[in-house]
Amino acid sequence: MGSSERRARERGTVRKRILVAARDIVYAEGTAALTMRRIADAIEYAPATLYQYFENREAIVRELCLAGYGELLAALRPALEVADPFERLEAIGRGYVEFGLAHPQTYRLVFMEDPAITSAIYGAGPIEDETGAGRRAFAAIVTALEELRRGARLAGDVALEPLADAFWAALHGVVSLKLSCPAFPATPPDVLLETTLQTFLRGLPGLRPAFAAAP
Amino acid sequence: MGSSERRARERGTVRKRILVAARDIVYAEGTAALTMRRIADAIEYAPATLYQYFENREAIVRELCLAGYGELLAALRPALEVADPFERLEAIGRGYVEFGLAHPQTYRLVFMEDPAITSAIYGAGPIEDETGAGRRAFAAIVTALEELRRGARLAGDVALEPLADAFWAALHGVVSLKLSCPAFPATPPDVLLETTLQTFLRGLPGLRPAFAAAP
DNA sequence: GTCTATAGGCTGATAGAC
DNA sequence: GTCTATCAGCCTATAGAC
Repeated sequence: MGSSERRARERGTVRKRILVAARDIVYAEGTAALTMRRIADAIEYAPATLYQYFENREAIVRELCLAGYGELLAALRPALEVADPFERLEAIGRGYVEFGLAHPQTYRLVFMEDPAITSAIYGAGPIEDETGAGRRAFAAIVTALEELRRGARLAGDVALEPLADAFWAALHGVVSLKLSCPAFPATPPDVLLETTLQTFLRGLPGLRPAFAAAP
Repeated sequence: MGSSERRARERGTVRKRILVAARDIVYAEGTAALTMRRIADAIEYAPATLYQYFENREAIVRELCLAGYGELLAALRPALEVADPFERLEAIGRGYVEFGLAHPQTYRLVFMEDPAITSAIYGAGPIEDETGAGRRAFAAIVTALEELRRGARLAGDVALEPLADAFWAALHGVVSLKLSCPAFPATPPDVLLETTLQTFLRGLPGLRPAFAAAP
């Protein structure tokens, strides 16, 4: 077994090297620049060898995507431990947007590239599964809203899941718009983030609602 | 001149046919599927001929992108004419999201594909320019907010542009998340839209703010 | 203006030697 | 396991005949 163990370890090592090289390319130049040849060049192997470790290019992308999602979850972990649910929502929002802007290519890969892969993160597996990772993060938002409601700080009759979805969508909007349209007007990212958070959570500042609208 | 006129008309016609064929391909299969060969096939011309009408593939994409943006602006026109500024914001939000979900490939092309092109829409040109189209739409949101403020329905000391940016980002988030992640949990598009609008504009329903948070 | 033909490049993936 | 060699395909863009 000495030798088969060693083989297994090396196999794992090469596999890892492939993934690291692939990730570096995606970080630097985006998913479109990721080709089998370039990965092979980077690790000084022949292109054909990669197929010993991955079925095809897509299998590599899929694995990178899942790893990227794991990084996002890890980045959010401190936020999930904030005690007060309202502050927790703010912390999740900040953590999410900061991660997206700090790792644009990772964010693109995970959320903006291939709908099939992005959807797979929300796959049908149980919530503890790797494939349930997306739903697990989502559940944390719902939980925070639930705690708000239990504390009677939120209307009791409101549906929480659409609210959590909308919260997530707003955060995704901030990140993806900044990534897709760097020239997006004036507002610097941190101001945009805070404005989104405060407006979303508290509404337009000082708004007097629609009853004043009648002519 | 009869003949040069006719030539000019035909040239315009072929140009148009190229754009229509290109748009159809993008609609059906996305920008990645758009190749010179496929356009040529569709209009039954040789690939080389396309280069008489467009400098290269990118020029075609750029033109499609601008046209797509024009379609979005046209779709928003009715919303811009709503008298009450608060209701106008709601109408803009609904028009925007409905357009994005109804024309996913167009929306992808305009806002999610090539940052260079998307940014070009926000280009440095004057606001009346084609290149200022993006800013023109954005200005409509700012105007609505200004009217709200003038009517003392919004706090007087708040910066409007970050607010307008955040509003747009939230709308973009709804559309792009639905496009990138069709499996995005439960909430159907129209509920997500309304939840986003109402939460963004009015804040979390029944929220009692942070003072209640102290242990 | 439109064509044929082609240059010159890239890609993913496989067969078979070692 | 790793290699070389290669298949089979795609792409943009251009030269030059008609």
